[in-house]
Parts: sequence; structure tokens; C-alpha cells
Amino acid sequence: MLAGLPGLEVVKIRQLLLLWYKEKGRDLPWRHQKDPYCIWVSEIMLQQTQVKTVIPFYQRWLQRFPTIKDLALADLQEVLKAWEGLGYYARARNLHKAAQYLIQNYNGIFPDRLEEVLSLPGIGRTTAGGILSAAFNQPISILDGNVKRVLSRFIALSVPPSKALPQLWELSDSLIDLENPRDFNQGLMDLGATVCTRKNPKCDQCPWQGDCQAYNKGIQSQLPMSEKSTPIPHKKIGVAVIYNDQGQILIDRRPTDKMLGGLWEFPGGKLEPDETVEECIKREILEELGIIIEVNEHIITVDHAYTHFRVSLIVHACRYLGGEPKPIGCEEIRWVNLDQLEEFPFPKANIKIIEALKLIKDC
DNA sequence: AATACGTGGTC
DNA sequence: TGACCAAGTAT
Repeated sequence: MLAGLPGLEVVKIRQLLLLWYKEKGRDLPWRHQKDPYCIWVSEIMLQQTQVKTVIPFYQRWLQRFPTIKDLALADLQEVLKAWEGLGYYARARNLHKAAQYLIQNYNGIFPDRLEEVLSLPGIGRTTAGGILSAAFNQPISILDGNVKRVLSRFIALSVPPSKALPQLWELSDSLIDLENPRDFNQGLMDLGATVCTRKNPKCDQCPWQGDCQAYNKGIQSQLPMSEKSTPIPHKKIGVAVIYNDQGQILIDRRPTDKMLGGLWEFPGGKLEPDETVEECIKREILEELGIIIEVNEHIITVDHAYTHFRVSLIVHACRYLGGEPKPIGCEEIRWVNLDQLEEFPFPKANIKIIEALKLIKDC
């Protein structure tokens, strides 16, 4: 007995989902084999990221880093370059760090014990369950966005999922099919992704329609309850594309453990109140790099939305005048040609700047 | 417990 | 354009 359901009902519910999955489950690249490394890579990439976005990254990644050893031996810069555009770059840094740890301590073998998997950086409860069930068919439950939505509707949860995590985990634990946990977990996620969608759920195609409390109450489109959101600030950033007399451009590498850590960027900083963009850029470059520049024409303004704030990058062409550049507020600095920029990993907002520079050069 | 952490898609 | 969300984890 669980969640008010008799044991016989639970057996039926499991079978309904497994049957549905067999007929309607998605064919995804990482389901073709059971190498825990490949499953691991897919699970990390899929954190907060849609399947459609992940697939090309996943295939390129395994081509470049086919094994844990290949990943461990690679340079972090190359790892980040392979991750460029996927976002949440700590995932790539953690994947790299964990691969090196596995080479050092596990002879490069991915562990099959929950406690050990959970101890790896970047792997939490859901990712651990996803890996252990998919790679080893272990009955470890999951609670990702899809499962939260499916289960919230299934029990007509009257609060946002984040307010009922223990209850939802308990339900996911109780439902999982002990004979076929791999297909059960994958089926649960597929159900959320293709049938029990956030908007316009296709309840007429759902194997759990008869047992879904939200459906039976006619409130499925109102669930799950939305999380409360806080307003996000909007920052204006002055950005410098600094040229020297050889026509090279100055770029810097961001501190490894901060936002966009390890990625390269065009230097700059936040506009202070009552400061012009020109003043801001000149001040920031002196503070961060210790050099004097002349701020020239406006190149482009890039608007970009992150999760918890938005920015307008106001980019100006600048000329290097004097002083020895020093990495004061960053890890490293380099003078590079326009053509060399693509060798470095850049965040998306900076890639828009590079595109603009290429257009200017072509004129 | 609340916040930091990217990007692409939708309406 | 702005708000919201998608295979979450770390602190």
C-alpha cells in the first residue's frame, strides 16, 4: 500500500507504463548501449537541457572523448570547447574532474554502487538513479522535471513540487518496477516528455489516465503548481575589443570556479551610476588588466538573458596605448588574431561579438 | 532553504 | 520584448 493505492493497483500501474514504453518510448542515442560512461555523459548533458539540444553535443563528445581515459587525459580547455554552447559549464568541469578521479582511484571503471556514484562531482540523486538504472538496471528511483510533473498530476499535488520533495521521492521509490527499473524510469521520463507535457497534456494517450487524480478532477492543465519566481536584475556592461598595433585582440580567461568559469571573454565590467560607457570601459580595463586604452567606436550591443539576471553588453573598439597587461581579475590573458578566436571556448554572448567582428572585417 | 548557474524555445 | 520553462547540482 502506498499513496493510498492497494498493492494490486501498483502492479497494474507499473505494467501499464512498461507496456506503453515498449510501444511508444523514444529511440534515443544513449539507449543503444549500456556503457556507463556514455550513460553518464548523457545524464549530465541532459541536466536542465532538452533532448533535442543534447543529441548533437552528445555525439560529438563521444567521438572526441570515447572513454573515461580520453576525457581524463584531455586538457580542460578542450573539454570546455566541446561543451561550448551547452551552458552550465560546471557540468563539463565536473565531468572532467570526475574522469580524472576515476582513472586515479577506480582504474577508469565507472562504479556501480550508489554511494560511490553519488560522491562524484556533478552527480546528485536523480543523475545517480538515472545512471544506475539505465546502465546496470538497478532499482534506483529518479525525480527529474518530467517525473515531478507526472507524479504531481498523478496525486493532484496541491503545492509546488519543491514544497513536497520528500513525498515525491517516496512515491517515485514506491512505484519503480523492481523487475525492470531501467525501462520503468526511462518510461516515466518519456511519459512526461511526450504525453504528460507542461502545456496541453495528451491525457487521451496516457496509460495512467484512469488512475491520475488530476485528470479525474479535471485539473491536469493547472498542475503542477508553479514555483514562485523572483524578479531578475538587468545589468549594463561595458566591453572592450582592444586592438594592438599588430591588429591582435586582447582576450582573458575567467576564474575557473565562477560563472562561465574557464571560458574566455572580451574584458569589461559593470557600468557604475552616472558613468558613461567610455568611462566605464577605460576604468575597468585599467582595474582588471592594468593597461591604458583609447575607447573608440561602438561595435554592437548584445542583449543576453542568463537564469538569474540579464545583461546588455555594450561593445566598443579600443586601441591599446600602454602598460603591461596583467591578469588581475582573471586567470590568463592573450593577444590573438581574429581567426584564432574560434580555438578558445567562449560564452554565447561573446560569440555574438565575434560574429560582429567578422562582419566588420569583411567590409 | 534559497540562490547561483547557460542556453534555446515558446507564447 | 519579457516571462517561463527544460533529463539538476552545489553551496
